[in-house]
Amino acid sequence: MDRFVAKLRSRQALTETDENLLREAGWINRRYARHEVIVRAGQRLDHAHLLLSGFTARAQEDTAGNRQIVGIGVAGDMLDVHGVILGKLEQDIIALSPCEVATITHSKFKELTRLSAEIQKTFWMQAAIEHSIMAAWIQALGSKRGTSKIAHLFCEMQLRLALVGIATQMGFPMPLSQQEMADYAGMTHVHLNRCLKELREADLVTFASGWAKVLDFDGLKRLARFDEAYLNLRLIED
Amino acid sequence: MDRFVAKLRSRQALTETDENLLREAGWINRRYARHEVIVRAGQRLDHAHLLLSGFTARAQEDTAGNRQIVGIGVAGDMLDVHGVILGKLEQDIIALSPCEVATITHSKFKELTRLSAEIQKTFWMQAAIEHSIMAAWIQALGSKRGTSKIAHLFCEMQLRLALVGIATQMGFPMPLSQQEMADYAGMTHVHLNRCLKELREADLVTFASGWAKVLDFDGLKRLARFDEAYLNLRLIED
DNA sequence: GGCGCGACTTTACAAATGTTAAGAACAGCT
DNA sequence: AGCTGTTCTTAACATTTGTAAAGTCGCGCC
Repeated sequence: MDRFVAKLRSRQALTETDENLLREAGWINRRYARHEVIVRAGQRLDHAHLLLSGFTARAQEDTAGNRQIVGIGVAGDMLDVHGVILGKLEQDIIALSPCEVATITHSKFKELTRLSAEIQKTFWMQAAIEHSIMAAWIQALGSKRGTSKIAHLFCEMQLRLALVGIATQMGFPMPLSQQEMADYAGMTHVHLNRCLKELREADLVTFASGWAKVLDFDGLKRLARFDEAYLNLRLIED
Repeated sequence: MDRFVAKLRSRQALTETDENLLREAGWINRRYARHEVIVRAGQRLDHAHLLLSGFTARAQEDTAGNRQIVGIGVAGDMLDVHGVILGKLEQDIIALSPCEVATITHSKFKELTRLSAEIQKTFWMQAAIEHSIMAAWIQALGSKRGTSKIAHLFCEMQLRLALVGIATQMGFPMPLSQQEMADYAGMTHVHLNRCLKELREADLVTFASGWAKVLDFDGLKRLARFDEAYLNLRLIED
């Protein structure tokens, strides 16, 4: 919970009253094991989910049953802001690692947004940033070839995880299998493996047994043609 | 304006009071020519934009200057809901055809959401559906090869344009050049042309001089492995 | 310590897509 | 109607990515 509040604070000033409102909102914590489904697509939703620790995937199946990961959630992310409006999600939310999740009822969620305009803004800012991340990923999928795409992914993870204090000098956890990473990058696991090898041999990144470390962030950014502005890492004035 | 209200009504019941609030909110209309920039990325925003007629692209450049289209707006779409929160957009919004746009100040926009919970919900529902569309497009870019991707695009356009009464028995306008379509689909215009040829020769779609017609919607859906649930075309209960 | 299973890696080959270039069709203008 | 620039179409060839298969590695379990 504190990590979440800290993350919010990094983008937007919150009053002490608001922070307390958030903390005391009656969150209920749950744990999920790797591969467990946290929210099922189409299922009627009456709770919102906040990821406290771990990694999640937002996965979507087409009519032939192929799974595509369309987004990755990290600690501090609200997993289903849009579910509050639509009453359901179009995608499954799946635990990629053991996860701690804090849930809150939609009615309590809506009450919070009614009580404080700042809190409401905070939630929708999460949605706006998720939108930016998806737009950047569409750009990556559409205009970058294999290795650059994966470089983009590492750049983004480095920054998103640093924001919540998870990425450090030692690198960061990245508990996706190569198959899962390939499902996100829209390539086969064979080709993903080729791309990882390239990054490794260029001394840009190490990635093994669920742990990643960026060795040369500038080089990685150059390869990915990466511009971090879309992550809105600084305070957002208004 | 009426088209917009009609579109909202198709997804959510609005009271007459709410409809009037919307209509009388002090919209200012503007016209843009093809290729004009409606909103520039990074620019400080104090108005929200509603597209009354025409087509827009949401385009993003990487650090090497390559343009990628990350979304397409059609009549009845709010173009920059997230701009109200962030005060700017991460992408340019560009007119793909002559466009009529209704603008409203952010402060008036926020006032509307304060006055009516239904109107607020309506705006955020737009954002939620845009999110679904982007997720579906990430899936298409990641897991469908050339021809299926383009088939997906035609399926989606057919349904989105039918919702606002633009797609009819006669087909629908689709004023993207092949280059622009390729920029959205993440392929070269040469390859896009190959894919269009395939769709044409399979008697699924005709597409020429800015006009498209779906000849065999079921066949197209099958090829694209398309499931329209994500567009939330029916009323959304709560 | 050996077994079994899943994840990672590599290879050879096939298919999809990009690159470059050129000609055809078309639209706007005079 | 003729000129001019853009968009569309096609071709030949290069590169990237997928497919199938097999070998390696690591790790939990007996």
